[in-house]
Amino acid sequence: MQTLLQFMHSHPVRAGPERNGFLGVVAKSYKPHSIVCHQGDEDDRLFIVKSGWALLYRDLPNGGRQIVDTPVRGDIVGFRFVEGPRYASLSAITELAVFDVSRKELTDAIFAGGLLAKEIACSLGRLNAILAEHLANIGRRNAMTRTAHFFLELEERLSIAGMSAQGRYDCPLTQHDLADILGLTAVHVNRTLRELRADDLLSFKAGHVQLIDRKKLVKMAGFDNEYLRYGL
Amino acid sequence: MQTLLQFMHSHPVRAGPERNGFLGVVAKSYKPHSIVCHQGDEDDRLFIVKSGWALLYRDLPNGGRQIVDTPVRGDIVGFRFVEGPRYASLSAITELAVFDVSRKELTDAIFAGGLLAKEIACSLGRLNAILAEHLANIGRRNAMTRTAHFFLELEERLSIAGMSAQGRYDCPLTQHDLADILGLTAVHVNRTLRELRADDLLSFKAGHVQLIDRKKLVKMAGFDNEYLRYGL
DNA sequence: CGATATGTTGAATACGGTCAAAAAGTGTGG
DNA sequence: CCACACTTTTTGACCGTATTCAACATATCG
Repeated sequence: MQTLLQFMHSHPVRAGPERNGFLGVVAKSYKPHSIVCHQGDEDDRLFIVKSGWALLYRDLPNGGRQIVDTPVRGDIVGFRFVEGPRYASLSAITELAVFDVSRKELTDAIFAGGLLAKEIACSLGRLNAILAEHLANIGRRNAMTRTAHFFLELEERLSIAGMSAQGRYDCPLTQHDLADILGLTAVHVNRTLRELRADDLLSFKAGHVQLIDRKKLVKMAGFDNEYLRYGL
Repeated sequence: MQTLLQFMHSHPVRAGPERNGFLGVVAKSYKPHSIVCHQGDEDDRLFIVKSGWALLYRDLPNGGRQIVDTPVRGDIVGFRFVEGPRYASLSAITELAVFDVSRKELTDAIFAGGLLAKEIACSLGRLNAILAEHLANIGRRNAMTRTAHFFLELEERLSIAGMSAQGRYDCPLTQHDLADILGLTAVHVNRTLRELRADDLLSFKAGHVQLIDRKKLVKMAGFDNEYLRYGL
């Protein structure tokens, strides 16, 4: 499913700053805690994640922040079809490697069809489903089940990217990040994590997640991984 | 932007039940309060809304429901790239006219490229942005501003479809529907609407919305319509 | 007209937020 | 290696928004 990355790798890409070759792609790398692009920018680029952790988020006028997605290896970030100000910001949490793609050239490539058009459409459909499930999560689950659902989704996505095994994976998010993902406060996230740990369901300590009782978690969160594979 | 509909109209479509001609498209019509397709179905179709109101929603194991989108004229509903069980249900609120499209034939058409591939990618990108903004809305706004934001978004989308003018439009949603859109309870939606009316901000009565003080609404909700035109 | 869905209101409750302070962890430079 | 600054985590007390439960009013529709 993450053939988008394979596709990129199988085409000529220049590592330097010159924007030429296939799709005007440039391989780039960002330092931890740096901002890749900012909401409102008009740079007309988009990204495909090669490795590392990133946050796609939206800053709200009232000072709040909503994290929209935590893209993983192979995910396309910031796709749009037309020129215009960027809707969301992307920040690197860890060292982050991406393909930096020209929006215009990519949309032209979609017009040309072929495997690339397929991969893009597939990714976009999948992202739609993920965002829809996030909506259901925030809108209709309480703090416990909401948090559980998030870590289950994360495990599934990381597994596909080969970054999780036996219900264990590294996760460099802070509790504050988590709060902005889940629509809670950092304080309440802390209490919720404590409770999940106390109930022997999952532990999140020092950047490491362990799903202790995956079965119970799946049941209480009503987690159904199908949306991650398909689309709306 | 809603050239997808124009595109469909400019190609041969049969009105009868036979699935043939361009993309295997069939024009269909649904009665008010009927269910167009149900979460879990494996029918491998998708829809493009021609007219009428519909709800795209997800039923949760705990009995809850989260409405993911209220598609309007020209919107594509239920897109996915691969076969598999449907993620969400679609129900008609009013009489609903749609193009019923074969998923397989549509994805093949994307492979072929051209204007259609562009329109699909554009629609998907736009839906991504809409869902992301819904996330921010539910996750980081209180009942008042959340409700205000929804009605502002709806006005904007209906305007584009020519179904709203001077801050007035018809909206057949019940307060219960509204609750499932906004991640609130019907009771609280009722109180919130009362307050919005009392403050001379907006009124929602008998299926009719009036944005009384649009300027104030935009300010308090931090509404920025740009996401509706572009993508993430 | 009666049945059912939708809207409205009140009172009590609970879940998560706010404020504040301290503890633990992390990184930097002297 | 330690001192210092800063971020992140943790906990307590209190508060407020939204939920729950229940009753009644009002539309809507066959």
